[in-house]
Amino acid sequence: MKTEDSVSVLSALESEVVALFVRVADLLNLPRSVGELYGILFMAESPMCLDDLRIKLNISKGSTSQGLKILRSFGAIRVVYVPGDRKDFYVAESSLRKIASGFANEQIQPHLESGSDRLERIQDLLNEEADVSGMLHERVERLENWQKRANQVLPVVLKLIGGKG
Amino acid sequence: MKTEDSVSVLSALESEVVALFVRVADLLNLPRSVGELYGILFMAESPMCLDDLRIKLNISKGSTSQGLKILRSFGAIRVVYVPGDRKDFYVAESSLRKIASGFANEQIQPHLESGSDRLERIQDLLNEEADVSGMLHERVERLENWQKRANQVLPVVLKLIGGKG
DNA sequence: TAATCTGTTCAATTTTAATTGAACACAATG
DNA sequence: CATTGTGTTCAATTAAAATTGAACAGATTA
Repeated sequence: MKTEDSVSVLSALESEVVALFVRVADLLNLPRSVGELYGILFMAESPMCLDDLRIKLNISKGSTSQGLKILRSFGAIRVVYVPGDRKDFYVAESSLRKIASGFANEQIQPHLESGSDRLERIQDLLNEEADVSGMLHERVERLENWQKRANQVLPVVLKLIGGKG
Repeated sequence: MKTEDSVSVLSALESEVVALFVRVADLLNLPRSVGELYGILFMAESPMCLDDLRIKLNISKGSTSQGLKILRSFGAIRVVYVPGDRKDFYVAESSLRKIASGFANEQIQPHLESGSDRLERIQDLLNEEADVSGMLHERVERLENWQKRANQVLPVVLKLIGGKG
């Protein structure tokens, strides 16, 4: 069967919701297409496949595939198996707790960890050097303090966000 | 007196700290130059002026001016008055509480507000339309719930981060 | 096995964001 | 008032990121 690349028309409602999630994506350093895809899935009445989304948003297959991969990577969407169809169908995950913790684990945690590594390296440099002023020692100590606090924030945010569902 | 654009050499320690803040800047959606500037000021033994920073980092005057403007905008740096010198001198603000709340107010809050506006528009659209499924009503309700939680997070994060100083 | 369907990958392209550098504004100085 | 010092602005440029589209891989079907 030939795929129909029919003209895409988003309802005013869909457009607004998509625009909202595009904004969020931007805030989270994610590509625009990720926000668009999630916005459509969030308002979808039923599971959608890659081609449904590609056509609806009028974006390329590559972008769609990449965007869905990112959304899957932190659990913002789920794959739904539709019997008798070879395609993968997707629905938006509706638990903010799951999305937020997925995002935290996949997108934030690695940064915090590489930050810790770098901070260790900084400590080493500080100890190697002989003539380091007390002021610099203080600064690096402060850096460690900040790092410690940053590490404390994430779990609390997740607990706060994930209250009920 | 002629300005000397001497060759910039960052110590290994400075380089590492700058690299750390460049990473943070990237995480926060700020230009690289902002991370570089803050990194240098954070480790500086004494207040520095625009030209000091420009030369040390080997970046343009425009970039330096822009970067300092951004850092000032959320209170990550302070202007220090040096008597007898016409230049502006800067030091890194050392209170994480102040920096975080400045950042929250200047960079995050506006997004949350425009999000609220858009959500109101979405509600209006939902009410205008006659044949909207119950499912869509639920989705928009969930959106409002998410927004509400997002608004609750910020103050808690600030309180948590700003513990002592 | 060939033909088709589905999704992924990645080099080339397009788009977006950051940086540069020269022109400018303003203040202070001679 | 002309000159110098300081910092800002913004159009042009450069650099970085996202998107495209065609080639590809694997899975299914005939």
